[in-house]
Amino acid sequence: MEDKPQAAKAGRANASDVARLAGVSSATVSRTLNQPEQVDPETRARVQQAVTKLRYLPHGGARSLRSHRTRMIGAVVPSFDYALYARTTSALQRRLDASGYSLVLAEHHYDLAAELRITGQLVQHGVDAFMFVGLDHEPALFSMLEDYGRPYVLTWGVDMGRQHPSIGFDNRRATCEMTRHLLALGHQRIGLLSAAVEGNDRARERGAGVRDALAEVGLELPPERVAYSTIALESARLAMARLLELPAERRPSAVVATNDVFAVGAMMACREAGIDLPRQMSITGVDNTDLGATQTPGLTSVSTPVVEIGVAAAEQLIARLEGRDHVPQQCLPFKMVMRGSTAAPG
Amino acid sequence: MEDKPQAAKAGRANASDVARLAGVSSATVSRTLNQPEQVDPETRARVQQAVTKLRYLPHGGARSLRSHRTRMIGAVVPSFDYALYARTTSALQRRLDASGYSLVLAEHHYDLAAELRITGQLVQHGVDAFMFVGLDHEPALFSMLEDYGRPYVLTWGVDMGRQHPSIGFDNRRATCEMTRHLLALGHQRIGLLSAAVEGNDRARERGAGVRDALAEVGLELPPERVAYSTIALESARLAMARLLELPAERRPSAVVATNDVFAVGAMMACREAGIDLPRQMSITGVDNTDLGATQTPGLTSVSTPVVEIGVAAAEQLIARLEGRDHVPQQCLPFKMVMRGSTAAPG
DNA sequence: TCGCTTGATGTATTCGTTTTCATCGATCAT
DNA sequence: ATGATCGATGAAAACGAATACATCAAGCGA
Repeated sequence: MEDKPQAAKAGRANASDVARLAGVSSATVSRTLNQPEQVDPETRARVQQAVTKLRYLPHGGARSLRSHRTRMIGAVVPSFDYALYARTTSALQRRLDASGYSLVLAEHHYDLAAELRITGQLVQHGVDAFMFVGLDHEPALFSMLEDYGRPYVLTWGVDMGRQHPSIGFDNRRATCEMTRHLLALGHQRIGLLSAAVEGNDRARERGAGVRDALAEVGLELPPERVAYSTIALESARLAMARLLELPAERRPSAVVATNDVFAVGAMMACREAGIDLPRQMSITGVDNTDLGATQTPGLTSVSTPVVEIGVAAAEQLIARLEGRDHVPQQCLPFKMVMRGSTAAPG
Repeated sequence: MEDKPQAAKAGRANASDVARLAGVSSATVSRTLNQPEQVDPETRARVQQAVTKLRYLPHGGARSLRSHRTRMIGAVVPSFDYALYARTTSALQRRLDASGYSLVLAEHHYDLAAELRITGQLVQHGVDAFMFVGLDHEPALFSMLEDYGRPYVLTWGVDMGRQHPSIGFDNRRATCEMTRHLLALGHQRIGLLSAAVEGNDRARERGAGVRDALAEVGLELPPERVAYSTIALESARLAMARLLELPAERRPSAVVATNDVFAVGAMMACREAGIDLPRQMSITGVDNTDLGATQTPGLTSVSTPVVEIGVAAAEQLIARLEGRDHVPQQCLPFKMVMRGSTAAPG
């Protein structure tokens, strides 16, 4: 109705503009937004009105400069392109959103130096706290987070040394139980399809689990029955093809893959080689993804607590930022999911 | 070797600390970091040394407050948990990283109001430019971006009206060609498995493509042969099961799904109902994901330019931020990928 | 040799919040 | 009635980097 003095003024309105329109000081505007209970309900309403009228969004930079907080939380994952991390970060984001935090996501392509660099950028931008995947990281990463006072939590593994807060499950036991299952079915020659273990504690632990189970019955895992792959179907297919080249009496009758992508790649290799699943070859994965579940035959896998990890990580970080107490180490349960890709050797 | 006067001083060093250590003013520190060519090589080296020694990271908030730029670019996607968006954003991030920008990723769970809210948070945090998925968005989203002077690009579709910059492919033609293929195989009763079309231009266009192809040969798509699903295997399986309940003479002999997840869900429903693929039912998808490609039989699908979209979006946004010229509308090619899930009706 | 340009650097202001401290009525116990 | 307390608000000083402007030495042509 009335005058719109600077309606033409493009760009953002600031707190003073809002204050002027509401007939208060900028301090009151700030309080209305941050500690509403400290301001008179009537004034508060007037300020709110001015805020919506001017479409005011506080300047995050100025805010973080002054208050040293941004309410942004960073998740630094190896890759966006793996369904598991996606589901964890999705759960994380929902939980954060519910508490008024926002998520910032970044990936490092399984390169720990890149992880350090990218995390540095996020620290610069004022990200308050971090979630990382795995226990293996550059020492400089931890010292930077320490220096800049940024809380963090490692996920997908449990740090037995209790050096760092972590939320995950027992990767080693997961593949160990899977291997026991194969042994119980009567398999003697078991192969391993793994990611490179350097800088990847999950892969290392999962490989160790296989060796544990074999050792329990006095067996070993000879190097020729281990193949390494990068996280892509095609790479896994090729790795499995190499295992299939072994002479029949040394070739594994079952293969434990350290994740579902590898396992499905292995299935592709078997189909190509005319090897019947599960009669001539049993295959198991880890993570219980849709990709594995929908194969023919369905992939036996380990269902990992992907959503729970995300939620627990969010809750721990929020608790720490808000000074509440929390459980620094959490080891969550996993579950074996048996499907048609495993059977007694033919 | 020598003294470390404030070694104990925790937290971040600021530009003045660096300046003091290097024996220059804070202005020179700033210049060294932002316009290195303007500062004497010798001084520059001394400053660089001080920067590394103090592990100095510029305060992004202060920087954005003063310069109105953060070198952060936001990608706002429907969901992290769909492989396609993951691959696009992954490509985007690599391209941005190469030009010194960092990516901030957020999801809105197919809720346009949430998208607006989340984008507002990112604008607050100073994100310089945005990539969105799809052409359908809240009008308030565009006016906010306009008000705050933030460039953006829409992806996965091409805005024919040229209202907004966009980079994508012709969704309508993709499913149209797929449907023509099914018609050519001899199918007469073709079904559609789609996402809800409200606020989802991709789903709308893809449905329209099916109708286009049918209209070309004088056929229609009766409502009973259309099923809607949310983007999850289980939901798609149920939707397909409903189509299968139709009496034999009205039941489709082929189903076009608007994405691979729906198509695989449909395959699950067929397996369950004992329907043989492709003899009794042909199924096609869109996106050509690993999930579809590894099914038995393999899923016939449309290979969409996922990586190219991400790269082109990054390049356009960078060009605009840096004042270079660019192509606002880009329609990229797609490719049909024929596999075993389609055949002539049995 | 003088004035002028050029290149390198310092000084001081600015960005928009949050927050401390001060102020000013009003309420309350004495 | 009076001093103390309290609740609501404003004034002003930070926060840390970028940048317009000032300064100063060196190099140059006349």
